[in-house]
Amino acid sequence: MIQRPRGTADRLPDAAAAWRLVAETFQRECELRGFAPISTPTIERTELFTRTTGDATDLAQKEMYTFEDRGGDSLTLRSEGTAPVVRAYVQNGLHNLLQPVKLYYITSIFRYDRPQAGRYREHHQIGAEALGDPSPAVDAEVIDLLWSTYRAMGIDDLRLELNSLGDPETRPAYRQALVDYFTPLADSMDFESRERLTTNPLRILDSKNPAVADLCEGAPRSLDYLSEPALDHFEELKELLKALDISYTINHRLVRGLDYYNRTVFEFVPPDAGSQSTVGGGGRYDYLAELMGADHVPGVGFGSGIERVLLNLERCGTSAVDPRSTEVYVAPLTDGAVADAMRLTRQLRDAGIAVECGFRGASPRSHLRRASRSQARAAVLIGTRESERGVVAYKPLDGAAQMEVPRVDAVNRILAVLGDES
RNA sequence: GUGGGCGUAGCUCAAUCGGUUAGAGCGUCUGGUUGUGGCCCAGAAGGCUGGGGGUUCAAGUCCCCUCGCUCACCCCA
Repeated sequence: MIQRPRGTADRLPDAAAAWRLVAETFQRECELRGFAPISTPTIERTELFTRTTGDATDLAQKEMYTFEDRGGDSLTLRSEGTAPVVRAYVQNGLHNLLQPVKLYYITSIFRYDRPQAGRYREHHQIGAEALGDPSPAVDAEVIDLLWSTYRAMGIDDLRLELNSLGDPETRPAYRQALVDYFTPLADSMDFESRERLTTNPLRILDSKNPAVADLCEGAPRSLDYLSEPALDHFEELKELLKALDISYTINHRLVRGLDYYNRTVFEFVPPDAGSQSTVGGGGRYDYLAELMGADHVPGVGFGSGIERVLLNLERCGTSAVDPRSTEVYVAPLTDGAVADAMRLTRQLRDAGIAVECGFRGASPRSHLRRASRSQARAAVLIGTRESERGVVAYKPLDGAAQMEVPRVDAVNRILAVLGDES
């Protein structure tokens, strides 16, 4: 049997309610803030990701689903949410809209990685980006959106971690400070971290290797290397979060996995931080547009993994209820009644009632069993006895008395009865 | 890419020391007098025991390979 590709998942109907809860909650919070939906292609030119994400990142080095199409172009499945949205902003001239342009998306993300708990090769993210405004209030707006979304779903114990990476001008100095600090300690560091000494020293900070983690305690802090404007930006953001009653902790080791961030970076993590702890995270990326050859476009945004949100939903005991869908089950008792059963089904649906129809003549017992299991509120039986007398039998499934209604008037009568009950 | 654990029916699991025709519960379908659901009862369908090779009189069981799942590392959401 052909099986689904590794690291992918079939989402079966019983998961629908929870997914709908996440999507609808997020959409509502977005609409409350004037964020508009955007969607971008599943495939992008490979350079979009390689040039923005950073060469030394794992994402660019080994996690991209890249292929050559028949025309010889190198394309990559969306490995990240932000760069495509920034590309779309630039390509479609959205700088002509009122700034900042506030966008949100619900989309799939592809990364070639060994699957494990909370990690897939195809996963889904809710995400938002606010483009065209450098002020810290926009950072606060975006953080507030994600924080409020979690809260609205009953996830209220995530810790917001915050840091600032400063601007490109000050990055080299900080980077050098880290190199100076870690180089003498290289012997007690793991291979990966030693590699990063030359490729990406910032990333040493979020190593989970205990020995390296200890060394990081004394490492230089990016906040100490911020320029005056970047420091002001960070201070203002903290003030705004305070005003919004959003508590946070400063995490000096928070650097995020993508290179394009500057100034604000943040993550939401659960209290019992396991290995796949980050539920959502993001930051400011004022220079991302330039990396793809566009003019300067300041921006800030986040992505949050839906599968991980679901994990936390469960942990916090939030349960999503399926709305009962089928209201009426129409049961033909003979094969000869199927046509009229389907016609009545159509008429009821046209009147806005959710109806399921039994597809072949069968005993009342058989049909009523199915009707019960379909969660319908009532069954309509059509047999020879009914057809001969021009009626149908209407049977509420809550134990109330069965009644006969004229076939010609069936839709109106059923509408009336259903209306009375609800 | 590296390491650990696990693969028996759609699901959750049995199957003695290697020994007959691989079982159960749940679920599915059908039936339980004449045209009436849930509960209950009965019956049926459903298995290349993940796949391949080996050892053996005999393999679900032991060995090797492989594939898959899973957990962790790396990294991320």
